[in-house]
Amino acid sequence: MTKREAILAAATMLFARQGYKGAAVSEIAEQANVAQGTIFHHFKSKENLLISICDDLVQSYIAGIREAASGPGSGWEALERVLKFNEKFSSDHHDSITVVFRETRDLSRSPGQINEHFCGLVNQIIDVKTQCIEKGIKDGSIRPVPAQLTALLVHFLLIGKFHVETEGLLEVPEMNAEFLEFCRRSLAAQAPSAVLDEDKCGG
Amino acid sequence: MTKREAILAAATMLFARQGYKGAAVSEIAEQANVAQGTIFHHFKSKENLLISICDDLVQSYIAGIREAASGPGSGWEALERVLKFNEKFSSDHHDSITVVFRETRDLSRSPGQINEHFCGLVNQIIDVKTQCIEKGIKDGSIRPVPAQLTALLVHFLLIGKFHVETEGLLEVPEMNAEFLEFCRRSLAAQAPSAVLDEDKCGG
Amino acid sequence: MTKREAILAAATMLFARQGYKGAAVSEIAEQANVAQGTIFHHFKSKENLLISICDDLVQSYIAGIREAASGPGSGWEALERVLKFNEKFSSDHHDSITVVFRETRDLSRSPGQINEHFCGLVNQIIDVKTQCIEKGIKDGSIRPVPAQLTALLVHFLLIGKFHVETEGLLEVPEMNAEFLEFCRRSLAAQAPSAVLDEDKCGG
Amino acid sequence: MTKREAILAAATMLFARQGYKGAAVSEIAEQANVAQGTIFHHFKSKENLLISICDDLVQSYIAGIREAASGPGSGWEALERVLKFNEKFSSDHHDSITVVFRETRDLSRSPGQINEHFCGLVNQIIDVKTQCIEKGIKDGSIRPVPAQLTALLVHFLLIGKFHVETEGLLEVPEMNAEFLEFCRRSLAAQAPSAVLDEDKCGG
DNA sequence: GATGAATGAGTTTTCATTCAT
DNA sequence: TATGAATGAAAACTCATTCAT
Repeated sequence: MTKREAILAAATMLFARQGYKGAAVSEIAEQANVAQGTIFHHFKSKENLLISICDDLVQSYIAGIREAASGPGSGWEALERVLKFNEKFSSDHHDSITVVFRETRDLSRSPGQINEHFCGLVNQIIDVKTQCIEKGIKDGSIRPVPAQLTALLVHFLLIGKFHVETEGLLEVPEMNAEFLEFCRRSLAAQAPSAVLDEDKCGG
Repeated sequence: MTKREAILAAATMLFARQGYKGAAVSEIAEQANVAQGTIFHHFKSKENLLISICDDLVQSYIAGIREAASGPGSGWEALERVLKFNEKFSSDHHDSITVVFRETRDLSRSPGQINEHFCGLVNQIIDVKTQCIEKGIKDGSIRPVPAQLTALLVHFLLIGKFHVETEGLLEVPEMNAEFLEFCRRSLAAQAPSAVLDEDKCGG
Repeated sequence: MTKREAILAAATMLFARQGYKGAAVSEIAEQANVAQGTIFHHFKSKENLLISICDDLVQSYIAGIREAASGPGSGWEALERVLKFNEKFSSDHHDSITVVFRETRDLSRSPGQINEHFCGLVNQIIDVKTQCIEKGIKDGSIRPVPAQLTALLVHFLLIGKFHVETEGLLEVPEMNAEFLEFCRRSLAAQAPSAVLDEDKCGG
Repeated sequence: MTKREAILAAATMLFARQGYKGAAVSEIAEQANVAQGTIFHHFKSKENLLISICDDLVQSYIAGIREAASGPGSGWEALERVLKFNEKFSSDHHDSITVVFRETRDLSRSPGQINEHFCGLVNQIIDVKTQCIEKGIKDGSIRPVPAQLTALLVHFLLIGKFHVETEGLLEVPEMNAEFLEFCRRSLAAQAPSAVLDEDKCGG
């Protein structure tokens, strides 16, 4: 592990636990086993360090859901893969994601490009989900819902879940199956229960 | 407006915009048109000021959803009222809610009682929703789903929506109708969506 | 002596001896017997402290030469009073003047108003001298020289003397009489020696 | 241009603009297109770099006025050549001279030899001027003035002019002729000014 | 000779809090 | 109740210098 990587790791952990403002650069340096100056040698400022962490994570998330969305099968199946990828990604990058969620608000206030940069990335995330839903509507695997609004709603679910989980006020049990089922009932055209419904009105 | 109220209002606004750590007591004093010392007269410390804001808000939220949940009609109707109350509450207390969401994480780390206090409050919120769903399952207005997990999922949706809206990275359009519909399709038994389904197959 | 005055005195002494950059705020605080924070309570920044010192001094210098220039008698006598005032002022405010001369260059680079502010003050100083010379030319006490350029030359002499004296590389003996004589020979129309000259060509 | 020269050039420019303390070694390195380490290879320390600049300049100045002073003609003519050389030297070495003037004060405080070294150099400068004046008094081209004090006064004029010009607070017009004339009126015996006087009275 | 990563002491500045009035 | 001057610990950041390559 290079010093640069050690710094990123230490900062990620401390930002996640104590927040950006709550984690002193001196703490990060100590945790990473480097001198304070070394941090400013690699990242010109504390804020830059935060941006690096956020940027790295968002980029890799986007790459991941792109790949998940682009696989074979129906639109609903693509969306399911995206949701499952999301779950795995969450547990693999727990700290970095916490950082991004905690500090996005301050990042979005900072001047100029950074704000726009992150806006662009988040919009890409919504776009991928929207495309899955549109595809699903076309191929009949998803009900005829407003695609973009629905993508937003799914996004809310994911964001909300993560916030609640990392907040630490509520004990959140394992619930992936139920999570998927909740979405499926609302979105999928031919869910098991829908089959029963159709049976009932018997075409 | 008393000085105490002016301080609370100023602090709420500044904590929402700049975060708890990012808002200096001197700024709050200036914004509230009082001397710094006055703040420490009314609230013993800066943290106390934050706790006041959070506590006031959470208490009034709980009272609100309790009332919404306790009205007449089916469980689904009660849940619908809770969701609508939530929407109105969100727009009425935008800044205070932002504060609570931004700072919950740090409150939950602070020692002893505060943590437990807020845990208790949040659990009450989940409980109200769970009870609506249980009631709905009994009276047939809601599908037979695991009540508590489903209450959590609805909670995720609400939390996620608020986070995304206040983050400022994504333009969130008005979508209350779609929000309700999304939940209804997933939760409500037969009736509304079934009607549509019946229309389709019964043409 | 108020704390504010103690800070100004300590800063003046240290800026004079070690330069603006060379004098740490912590040193100033120690010397003034106040806490570091107190300095930032009274002057918002270190630079502000410097500006206060410079401004106070330049203002009082301008008031002084204005008074000296406005007395009775010929233009040359007014100029002589200005030069004598200058001498006294130099020894009375040795440290502050050193600060102004050492740091003017950086002040003149700082943005916006400060630069223009000090430009205005220095121009006023030149103006007073120019007016003395113009008056002297009119009343016949000073030779017909270009008034403004000559004011500048006298200014150079004063500035140069002060720089050399405070630099500490050269031992500068008491030389006020010679200083005045040097100017008088160059400027005064009816200097003793000029009288002799005129006698010589005896109309 | 060797790397050593590039470093000297960059340092001279930056020291002149920002002062010795205000110019970081990293800035100099960047400006000179070398690595930071290279600077410490050629000059053992930052202070050494400053001393190099100052020393080079002062040496070449002394050589220049020595040559100017040693030419043929009267003492006044020698002094005139010295003043003219000074003028040309000022415009040729604007930045280095600014550095010397800005930082002399700190050099003169630094311990031991450096102080004495520069004292010696400056005294040599005064000596050359004194010798011109002494020679002029002997050969009748300069009035019978106290030679050393007068040399100092001429020195003040030169130093003052350069400080005011480089300070940037005052617009200094071209004024070489007037500068010489100012000195001539004060110092030169009879001749030129006497001619004018004679013209006037002898009309 | 040349490099640039690494250092840690030192700098200015911020800020919650106290307390005499 | 209200004030605001005073504090000092802690923060982010700078920078001359060293040294392994």
